[in-house]
Amino acid sequence: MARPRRYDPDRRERIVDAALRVVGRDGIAGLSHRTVAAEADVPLGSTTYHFGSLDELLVAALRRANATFGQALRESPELAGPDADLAAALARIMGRWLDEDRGEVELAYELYLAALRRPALRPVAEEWAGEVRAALAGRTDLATARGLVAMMDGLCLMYLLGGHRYQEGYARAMLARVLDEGSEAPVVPLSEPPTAPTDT
Amino acid sequence: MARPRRYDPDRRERIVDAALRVVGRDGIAGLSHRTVAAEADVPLGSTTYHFGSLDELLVAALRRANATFGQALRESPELAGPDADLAAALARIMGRWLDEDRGEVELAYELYLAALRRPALRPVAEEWAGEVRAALAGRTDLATARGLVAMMDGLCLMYLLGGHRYQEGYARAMLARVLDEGSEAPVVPLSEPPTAPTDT
Amino acid sequence: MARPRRYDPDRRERIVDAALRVVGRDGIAGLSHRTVAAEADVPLGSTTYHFGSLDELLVAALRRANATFGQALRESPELAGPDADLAAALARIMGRWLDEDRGEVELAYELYLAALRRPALRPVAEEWAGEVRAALAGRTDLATARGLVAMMDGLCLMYLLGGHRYQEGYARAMLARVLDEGSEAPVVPLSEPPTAPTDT
Amino acid sequence: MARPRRYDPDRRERIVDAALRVVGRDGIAGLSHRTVAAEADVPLGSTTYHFGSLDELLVAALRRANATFGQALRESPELAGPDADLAAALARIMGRWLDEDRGEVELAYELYLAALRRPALRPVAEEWAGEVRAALAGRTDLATARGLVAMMDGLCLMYLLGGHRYQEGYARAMLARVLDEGSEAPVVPLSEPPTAPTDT
DNA sequence: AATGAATGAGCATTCATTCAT
DNA sequence: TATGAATGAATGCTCATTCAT
Repeated sequence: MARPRRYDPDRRERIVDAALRVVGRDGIAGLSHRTVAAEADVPLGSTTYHFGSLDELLVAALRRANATFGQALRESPELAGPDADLAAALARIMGRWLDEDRGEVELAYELYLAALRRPALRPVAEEWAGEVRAALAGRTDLATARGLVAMMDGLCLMYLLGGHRYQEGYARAMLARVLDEGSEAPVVPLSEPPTAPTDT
Repeated sequence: MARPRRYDPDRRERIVDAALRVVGRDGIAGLSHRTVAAEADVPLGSTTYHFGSLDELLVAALRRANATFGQALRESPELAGPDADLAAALARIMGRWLDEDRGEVELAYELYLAALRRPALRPVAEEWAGEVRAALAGRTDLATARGLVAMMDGLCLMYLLGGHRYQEGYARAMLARVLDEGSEAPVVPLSEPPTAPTDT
Repeated sequence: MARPRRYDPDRRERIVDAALRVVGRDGIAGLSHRTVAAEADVPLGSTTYHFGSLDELLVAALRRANATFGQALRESPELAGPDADLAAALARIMGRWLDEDRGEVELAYELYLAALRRPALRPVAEEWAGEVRAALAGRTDLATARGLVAMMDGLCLMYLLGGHRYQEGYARAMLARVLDEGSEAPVVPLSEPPTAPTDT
Repeated sequence: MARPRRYDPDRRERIVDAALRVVGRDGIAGLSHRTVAAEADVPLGSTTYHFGSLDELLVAALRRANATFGQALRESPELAGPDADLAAALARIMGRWLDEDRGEVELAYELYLAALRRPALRPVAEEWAGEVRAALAGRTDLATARGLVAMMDGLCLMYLLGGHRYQEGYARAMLARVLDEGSEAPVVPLSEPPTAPTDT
């Protein structure tokens, strides 16, 4: 309504914010130049001016979401103590996450979905897993860290899709099994994936 | 091309087949009445006649895919021997699957993730997990079976999205950890999820 | 659901009833073979079998509505006494009608609308006005009866469309003016309109 | 035909004009994005760009029609003289209107009646009645003005729907009765209806 | 006599993108 | 630089009617 806003720095940022809100509310399928322009209260042309394509805008939005989440994860109190029970800590974090920010979790896994078919999003999805691994750095070896990420992803999907309530005890038990290096040694020391160039 | 086909039983089946091909090729986002009508070589109106909505058609197609996959899994030779090494068997099956039918795997996980936003797909996604659990029935307890499914899902996503090659040894090791009941007992005996009525 | 109903007399009647319900609920625009078939719980083909076209079905439904309303009008207690105050009686009937059967009133005037553009409905609309005139027969001359009908139509539209509450006193006053033959004699004794052949 | 017309001011106006022609010719039911685009010789997308919905376009078109008619009414010579015979003047205007612009009259009443089911049209219908009342302002009290409008509406519908020729003498007589305040005083001084905000 | 299948036309609407200003 | 207008393709879906059974 307050239309005449010709000089507007951080308009770009506001568009990204709006895109994130739209995607969180309606899913990636709900993102369009129109919806984001309306949400950001900017003219339609402004979105195409600042972002060459929808994918470009989506990548920017998801990257911002990743950063926010990664920071929250790294700063979570459960991971602070150096000798914390890692399985218990992750199980508690997952529980809080599923409980409090379900929309955010859905967004994260919807990103996974989109990345399956849209190569431009692959690097962002990869960064996502990287955030988690980074938070585990030093607490366990890389192979185990990957296993933990896989288990967390699998459990999250199970809880997001099934009708169950989250059961922290169960999650802790499963993560603990993955952590138990004695049972079977990690056979292959995985190298980091080839980080593709990120934009478009 | 062969247009004058007024009498055509199993037209419905042919539409489902075509939908499955379209989704396998272009993803769920590529499915539309028009694309499926073209693929099945039927008039547009025919697809809307047989399926009241796209979701209905999609569910039918995915249900078919589930059944096919479930059968293949249950009949896979690796799971035949009663005392087989379960971790190794699953790792091999995953490998073969990722190698030979990558499109099918992508489809499966796209279904998983699409169900996040489209409630109509939830029951189908749930059936999907059920197929895997059914294949593991009797080989391990339910809690562990769920853990295995979660780990397999997580690993598949990792391989589908990242740039890695599949490493069977690594997968076997991680699955073996999940199987190692000694490390930590399954705390919560999970009940079956509320299985929604299946046919729409 | 109770599908196998091959022998079903008065199916035709049930279809007409269903059509009337549909039109009353969703308007004439909401009437289609599909909606009426669903409402009547009969197969789609049944509606086209019993009625050659939608117009034919619509005419049958509206004719039934007319008859019902006409009977109610003729039997209304306000018109029973031979020396009743006609203006007051009509005003009260209108009020009750607008109050209790607003849907029915809307239906009646929607018929007017449709008849403007669909000649097949003209005779039915004419019958409608005829019902009212018949109820007034003997109470006043034909010219005045027509004037009363016109005033009632105009007032009904005013109340249906405007935001006003119905004001019986005002309606009575206006109808009384129309009845006051002293003020200006009806100049032209109107003949009955040429009743067109009714079907199609 | 003259396709390459990228710069085209008053495109919006031309679309409204075309819509009015379409509605006048085929009725409100005949209005669609396609018909109006064809009539205006603009691409289909142009109509949806300028008007968010068909209702919005319809309202714009009808509003234009209202304004045109209101002006004609206010400027009609029959109403010019301050002490003119109001009943005779209105009867003559009605006659001319029904004779010369039958399409326009049909449109006006189709609007009235369409508003029954489409709330978006209600304010426009209300404005329509307001135009007539405005033309009578100062010539009679408000209650009588409303009665005149009701009678005119009822008579118009009668003539539009029935097979009669318009009979000016009869109309004059009936309107004169409504005007005859002596017969029964207007009981209720009607307030103006809640005039909805007009521009969408 | 009755009906499910079929169909081609049509519908409102959304869309990413281009372009003239 | 910024943006409203423009556009052609595509979307899901409804429809009256026809037709083979």
